Amino acid sequence: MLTRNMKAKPATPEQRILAAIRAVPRGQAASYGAIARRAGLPGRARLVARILGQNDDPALPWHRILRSDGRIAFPADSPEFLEQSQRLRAEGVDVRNGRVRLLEDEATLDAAVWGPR
DNA sequence: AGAATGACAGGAA
DNA sequence: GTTCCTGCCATTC
Repeated sequence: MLTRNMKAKPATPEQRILAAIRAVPRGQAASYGAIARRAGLPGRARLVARILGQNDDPALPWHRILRSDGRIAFPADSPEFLEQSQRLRAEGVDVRNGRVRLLEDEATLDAAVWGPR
């Protein structure tokens, strides 16, 4: 009911990014750039990275976010790298050489974020 | 205010 | 298919 205050945008950029991340279906992966884009913040891929780094919510599927080339963003020798590949495999994602197959069909992620039509 | 840094992206070599 | 280099954004020195 549009009382006072029509800010109509209760979600801060951070909120929208977190929402976009949570919207990535289990067993699938998306790039930082794709998340930023889906959150309505094109060009803010690095912001997505920053948010993830500060995030403390254990329920956030951070492991589903990778670089645009499908490569895990952590150094191959870091514990985080291992953790991420392990989590991805646990969801049935084929992790070959620190790299996965991300969604080629952006519409799928769109649907997950904006809702199926 | 200028320089350096980082869970990035995209095009060139 | 890979590696390198440049561009971008936001934050911290």
